[in-house]
Amino acid sequence: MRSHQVVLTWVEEQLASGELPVGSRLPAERMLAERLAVSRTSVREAIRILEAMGVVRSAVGSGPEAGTMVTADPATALGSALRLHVATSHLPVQDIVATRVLLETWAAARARPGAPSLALAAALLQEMDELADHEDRRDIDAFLSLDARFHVALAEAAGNAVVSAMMGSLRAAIQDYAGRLTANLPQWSSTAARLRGEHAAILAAVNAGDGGTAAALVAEHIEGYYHDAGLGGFPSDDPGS
Amino acid sequence: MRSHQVVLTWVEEQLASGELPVGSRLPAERMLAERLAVSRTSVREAIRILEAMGVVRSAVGSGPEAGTMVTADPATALGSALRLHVATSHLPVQDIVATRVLLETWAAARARPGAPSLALAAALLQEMDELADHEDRRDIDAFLSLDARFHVALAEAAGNAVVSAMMGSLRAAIQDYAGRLTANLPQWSSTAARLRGEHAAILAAVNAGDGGTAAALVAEHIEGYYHDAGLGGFPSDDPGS
DNA sequence: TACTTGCTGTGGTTGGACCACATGACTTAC
DNA sequence: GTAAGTCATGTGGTCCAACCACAGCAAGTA
Repeated sequence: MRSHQVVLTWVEEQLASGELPVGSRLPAERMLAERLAVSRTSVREAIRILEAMGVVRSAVGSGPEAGTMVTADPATALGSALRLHVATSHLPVQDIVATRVLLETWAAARARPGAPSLALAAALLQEMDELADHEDRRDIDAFLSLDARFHVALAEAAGNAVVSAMMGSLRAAIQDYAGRLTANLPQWSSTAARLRGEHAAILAAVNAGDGGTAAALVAEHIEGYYHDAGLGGFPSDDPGS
Repeated sequence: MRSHQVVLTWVEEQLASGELPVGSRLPAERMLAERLAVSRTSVREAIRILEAMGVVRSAVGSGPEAGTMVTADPATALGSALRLHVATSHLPVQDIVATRVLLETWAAARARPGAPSLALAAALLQEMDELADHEDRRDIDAFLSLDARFHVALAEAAGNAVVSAMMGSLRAAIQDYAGRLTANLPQWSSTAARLRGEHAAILAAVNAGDGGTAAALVAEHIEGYYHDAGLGGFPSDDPGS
């Protein structure tokens, strides 16, 4: 077993046994190295991995906020992994879109009207309204960033941590392909106007507790953008049976 | 920007531009350190992260198989991240089961009868047949390992790389909870017999091109095991609308 | 009381050294 | 000429010692 894996194993055991709860602090790197009889270098390699996984967060300095703390951020972890694999072109955009539709329709159908993330979603829509008339690159990117966050917030309302994490991991990839596809759109402002209308309708349906309608609207919304950009014809996504 | 992030950024750019295709070799750690003007330690931290993400694979020695090669293994990446977060108890088993049902019913409905992974699935079922009569811990674990792999192979038959990666990432978690739940089962051998029958029926439906039936059988199969272990009543998973 | 100063402990980074390993070229013995 | 053994080379794996930047805290000072 490689040296840094000793550290990973130890941390995982501590996490599983509850001796290292979320919010607590890991021993200092030098102490951990001594306790596990490995070099500080190996401890640091393990911490880097845990950091990339969204399990810990490191901060320099002293005091209660410094050191390496246990966090719980599955989304960023999966997100960077996914982003890297998209970079290798082994994860086609078409598959990302299909997966979005799958996850988001499911979530929309099960979103709980009172969920806190819906308030966030509403706030994001308001911010998008203020950006809708702008055509320059910067504002378009800002709009799409809010758009992606809206969809993640919507998915979170279903209350499934795993689905939320997966949607969060798709956020960067979604924002990326959405941005690249704007080049294919005839006119951004008209598309933006349509998107805003669809967003409002989706949120309204969810708030009204009409999951079926919300799911259908979400599917239309996502596929509509993809088709408008001239990339139609991905596998059907009607629910099985 | 921290030193190892310089390396990560560089690698990601090379991946995105195609100058570092899957299967190629990264420059040696010492050379990369010199080229990017960082220490070898920082290069190694970045490579550790990429390795954990399933983007590269390191091997010692010399020759064409040695060095750090670019791979494409999204599943293990997401898998270890997921496993760690399950360890922190921030990803409830119930949510994993619900997500499984979501992904697997979708995949079963869209599985292509001729897909190569279905042959693997069939082979796995045969192996499981040989283990079905054994009651000892070792063989039960082996059975469950094959079981999890069967489900991943089945999901791959849908041909969506993102869904396949997500199912692959769930494999370790699935195997883990399935193993822990065996303690709640009245008699393993009868459960194993039922599971084997259901597996065969699912595979037959998929091979016959009957996606709707396959999806329904998969949902029953997964939820049945969960319920048998005395953990019933997770949110309904009938498709929206 | 309020400010300044320095101490302490944290992660961040570096260079160097050595090890284990796998390969391939070279040397040697037959 | 062939076969076996040997060594050089280059790779990642590990460790160490040192230094830096940073944030907080405590002691000293006005």
